[in-house]
Amino acid sequence: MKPHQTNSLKGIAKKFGVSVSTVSRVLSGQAEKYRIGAETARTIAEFARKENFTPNPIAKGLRLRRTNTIGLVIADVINPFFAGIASEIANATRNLGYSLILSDSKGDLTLEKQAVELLWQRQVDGMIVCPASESFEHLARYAKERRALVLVDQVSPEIGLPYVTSDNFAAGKMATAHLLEHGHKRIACLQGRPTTITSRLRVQGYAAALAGRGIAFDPAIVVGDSFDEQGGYLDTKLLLQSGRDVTAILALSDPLALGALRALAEAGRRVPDDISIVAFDDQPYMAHLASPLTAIAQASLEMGAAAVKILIERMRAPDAVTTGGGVLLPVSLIPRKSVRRM
Amino acid sequence: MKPHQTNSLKGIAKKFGVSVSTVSRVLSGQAEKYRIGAETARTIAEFARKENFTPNPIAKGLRLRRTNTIGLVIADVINPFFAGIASEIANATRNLGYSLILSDSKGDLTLEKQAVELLWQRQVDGMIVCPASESFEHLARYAKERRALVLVDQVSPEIGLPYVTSDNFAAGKMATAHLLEHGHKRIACLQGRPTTITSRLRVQGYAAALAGRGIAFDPAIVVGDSFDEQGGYLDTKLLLQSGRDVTAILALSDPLALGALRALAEAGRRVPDDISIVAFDDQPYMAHLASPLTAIAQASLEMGAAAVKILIERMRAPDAVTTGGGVLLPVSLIPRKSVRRM
DNA sequence: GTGAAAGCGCTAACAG
DNA sequence: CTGTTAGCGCTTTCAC
Repeated sequence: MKPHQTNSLKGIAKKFGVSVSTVSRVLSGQAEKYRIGAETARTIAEFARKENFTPNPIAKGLRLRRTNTIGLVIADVINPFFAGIASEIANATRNLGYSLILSDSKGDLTLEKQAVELLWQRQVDGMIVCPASESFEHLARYAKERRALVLVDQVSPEIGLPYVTSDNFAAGKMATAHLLEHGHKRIACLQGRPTTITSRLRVQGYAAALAGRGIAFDPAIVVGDSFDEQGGYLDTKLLLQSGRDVTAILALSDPLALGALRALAEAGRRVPDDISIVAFDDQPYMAHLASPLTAIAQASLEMGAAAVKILIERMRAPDAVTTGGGVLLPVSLIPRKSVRRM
Repeated sequence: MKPHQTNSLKGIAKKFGVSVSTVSRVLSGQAEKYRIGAETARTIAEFARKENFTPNPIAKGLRLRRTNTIGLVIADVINPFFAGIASEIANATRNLGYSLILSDSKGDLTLEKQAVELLWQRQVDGMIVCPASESFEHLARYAKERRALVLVDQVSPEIGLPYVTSDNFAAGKMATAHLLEHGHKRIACLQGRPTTITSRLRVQGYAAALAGRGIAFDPAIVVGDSFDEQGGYLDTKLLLQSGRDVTAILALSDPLALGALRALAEAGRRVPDDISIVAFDDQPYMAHLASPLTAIAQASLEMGAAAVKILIERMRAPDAVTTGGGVLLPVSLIPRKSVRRM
């Protein structure tokens, strides 16, 4: 006598001499709703637990048009800031019973578009994306289609999609104000990629802080076009060679700050004695640097958590009006030893 | 006149007055195999491209029992080492046309088991896991079932599953030898979680290097039970207070090294003047620390790449004998300024 | 060269 | 209280 296959509802149904629907009902917790015999229900439920059986999610997804799956498109998982977001999103979604399909866009718009397309094709129930650039047009249509989609970090309030990001304007302003309060007047800014919203807003904050003190914005000392260490190194070197008399540097990313530190060291300039630094994206190691860096901390974990929260709301209320409202997370300045009082 | 639905084979078939099978054949590149009319084929293919149509992967998965999906269970994405692995795996799988389902086990065995279970249930075609601990029993059964599964980082050659990891024994030995060559004799080891294979092997390497010089292994200076910063801080503090006369510390993770640095700074001990350090897991910031840290670098990207390569092979040859062979990646020592010659 | 039909595993409307 | 049935969207065998 051959044992029944028990890897499907059908198999189990056969084994217990009931119909597929009965098994389906029991396993989806609808036993009492359909008033299935207590005995039958118990037997089946127990068996399923023992055998670790769960209805095939693929078949379920096909039937229900709901896959219990969430997509995440992230710019660069290897970057600690994004890793934090991803980590939190992974944990939050897991706790809610969703699986997470991850796609790393490498900060490339084309890859990002493809990833988003592919994820919808895969029928994810919802999606979180950390856009790579200022282009949101390819995402805007999903606002109209009322898809559950939330944007993180690089966002635009205008396209009608819910979002969560840091208050980048306030961050730029706060960092600059801190420098200003310490008597600095010539503050260079390593801006990262200027075609990103975050960079743009932080630079605006920087300009606003300057303006508040009646200091002219000097484009010659707002430099750079990438967020990486090499960029920070090169641009700082150039800055130094140009002979511009800056007394402080505001670095819009931590690799940028590291690069600046390298260029400074090579030039024999000490921090904070010769030059002060405020860096973006506080990292665990910053306290341990030769000159512990004063930094702006973003709440990356909260960012992930908030994104999931909003996404879930949207998924639960598919027909609610997509207000497109967003969350602006506060940032904080962690004072350490890289800013000298002039 | 209402437009045809074109989001399924059926819709397209209707639109062009052909059968579903014809459309399916065209879109799966089997047009010529079935000798479908060149004209028909072209029209359909073109339309699909224009409309960006792709056969529903869920339905396809159900039918084909193949989801074009790979699972990744990682211990902790927020850790740069794992982030590197994950990043590379994400890129490699994407390039091969697979989607990646990510699960973060937080280094917890129970979560890891659940994640693995869930992923198989979700019918992933293959899976990569970075085990959280020394327990591999729950994975061993998949070796017998001939599933496409490869282990990364914490691995065991014995369970018959293919794996890729660093040569942790050599790494521990190399780091210790470096210290020994600089005249150190009392070398403490911050071992991280001793119940992990990586820790165990590195400590064995450490012991072997010591033995090679005829130095006794002193369990009193091999301490710790976690890989994080706090652990490094506390254990270093204890070590210092215990009055054991160590001249060097081997830290088996970078947070551990950072913690040690903090404890050392508090105690007014300078690196490398008063005490030398070699750290595991070279990180970009290490060169910029007050005392740039000499470190052991693991090839985390290569690790991810190798894992994908092996996985793909296994997936392509489902009936090949699972040799369970593995890849042992070499590590390298990056000398900087944290080791003093005695 | 093309179509009809079965079936992957599941849920839910409908029928008792 | 339980079963029968249709159908989610797809691929593939078989038939013509």
